[in-house]
Amino acid sequence: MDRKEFADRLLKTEHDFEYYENLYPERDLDDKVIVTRYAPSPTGFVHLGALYAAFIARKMAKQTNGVFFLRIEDTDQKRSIEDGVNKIITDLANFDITFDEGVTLDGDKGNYGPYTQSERGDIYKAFAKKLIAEDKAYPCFCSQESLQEDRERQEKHKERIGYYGYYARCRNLSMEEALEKIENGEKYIIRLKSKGNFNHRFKFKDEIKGKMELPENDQDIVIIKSDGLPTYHFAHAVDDHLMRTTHVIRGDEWLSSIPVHVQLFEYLGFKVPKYAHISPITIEDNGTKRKLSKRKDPEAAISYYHEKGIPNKAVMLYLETVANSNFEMWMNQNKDKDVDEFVLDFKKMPVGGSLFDHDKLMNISKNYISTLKASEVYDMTLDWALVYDKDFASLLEKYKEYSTAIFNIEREQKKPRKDIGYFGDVKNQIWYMYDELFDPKEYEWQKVTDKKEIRNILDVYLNKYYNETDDKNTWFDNMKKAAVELGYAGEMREYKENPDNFKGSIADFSTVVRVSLTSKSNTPDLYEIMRLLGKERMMERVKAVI
RNA sequence: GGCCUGUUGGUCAAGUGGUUAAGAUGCCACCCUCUCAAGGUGGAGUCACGAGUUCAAUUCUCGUACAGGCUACCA
Repeated sequence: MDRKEFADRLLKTEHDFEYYENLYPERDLDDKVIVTRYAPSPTGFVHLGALYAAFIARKMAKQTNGVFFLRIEDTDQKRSIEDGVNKIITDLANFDITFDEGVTLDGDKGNYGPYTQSERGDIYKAFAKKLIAEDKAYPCFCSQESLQEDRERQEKHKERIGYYGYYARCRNLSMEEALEKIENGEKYIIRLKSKGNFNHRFKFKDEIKGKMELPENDQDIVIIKSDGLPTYHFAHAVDDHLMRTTHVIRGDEWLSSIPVHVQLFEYLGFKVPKYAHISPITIEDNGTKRKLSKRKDPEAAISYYHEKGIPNKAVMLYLETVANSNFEMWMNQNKDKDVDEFVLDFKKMPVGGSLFDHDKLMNISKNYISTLKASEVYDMTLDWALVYDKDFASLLEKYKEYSTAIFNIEREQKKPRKDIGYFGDVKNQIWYMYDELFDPKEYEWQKVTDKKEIRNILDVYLNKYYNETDDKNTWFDNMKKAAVELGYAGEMREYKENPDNFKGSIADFSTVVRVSLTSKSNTPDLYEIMRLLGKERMMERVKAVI
């Protein structure tokens, strides 16, 4: 019996590997063009780190007019959830992560599919057969129990753990012995027959991490599991070869699998792609850094940002600064340019992990929101409120013009207000502008607290000096006049020079008006607020104070 | 345990065999100002440690410590 026959007995396939090699020809692309992918398990959950990796991969491909495709890695059924793929696609689309090729909401797109691993069983088996025929792979009949025993023994003797050398028992089975076991109904998997030597090192260059030396792989790793599906390692090699991936961009937890992956590509006769291993986004936990964890850290889920009302765009800008820290500087120097013009560089990506910086995200978000038009802020706040604060949403809908005008205070100008960091905070900032919400528990009186004095200020100012039709300068001049009439300094300078000559300053005076109308000592421009409230509502609020 | 990777202000980081070691963010102060938010100016704060190479080391080499990742028929 020759090994080819042996391989046929072990794995049944419709086609052989040559068929598939021909089916997926090399892409006719320039050398510098990047073909890459995002390859999640269909868990339906998009981790911030995954979004980060997907963003980098997409941008790197786009920059070279390359190809970015989506492949679903569902070889482990335990990780799949219903509708998980669609969730991932729509979640990513919300962050402008779209694909040129691969799995879509309406099935596969592109000539290198299927793009879902569970639909590629025949392909993996065809290539596994090739390895078996070339004596580079073999069936293994070891039980989970005996593997476990080996591991315990290895641990006890302080040996390296794994299926290699002496412990790789099934690698020495003859074809006849193997077939006999199969006829007896013994279960088997397929393992790689590694000729690597752990004491030999080979040089490897990662696009991000740079040059390094790694030991050769000497483990007979599993390539086909007992369910007939490939392991990640084997599927990676076969898929990224047949899909003609030029750059494998993924998290750096894979870095230590490089010896296995390089070996797999070589044994299969494939050209090894370039690798870019992205360092993780970490978080501080009890004084140590660790990767953002889906279970422990709410920030790990992209839904977190949605809930808070942090714009997706701001999250992306933040991720881009993490990816290439010079991006921020570039943005400040090129305010008129589209951020897509910035060129990402593997070499500038962080090599260690980056701590998730909430302050920085907020700052970026605040700056981003400040560049939006009032109507955009209105739309985005409403979108948020529709999901997370229905009452507020109905107010926004009821008073659309009015609300937009509120958002327009000190906006749409050279140096716009920067007070909104996330839409979840908007209500806290402007609630007092809505009569339905205006029900102050306390007034934040500052210097002037005497009720009589307050009453006097309001009476004189509103009845004698306030005109609804005044422009801003006149309005302020009139307020100053009222202040002076009642013994307050009209100019801050005057007051600072001789504080004893006055009851207070124009600031103290205006604060009385501000607090009376809003209950808050800190608000945006008082003139705008008074204009928006209108005299009638102002008088009503004043009545409540007096 | 083994293998890999990393360590520059609180955080994100640029950078170099000789620099006053960028910048951002955060913090503090002051200025501006009707209060905020901004904006402006200034300030505090850093090359993990120990050897070696060198006239000179944050930078190169080795070691130590610490941190992270991997070490599955999971990805």
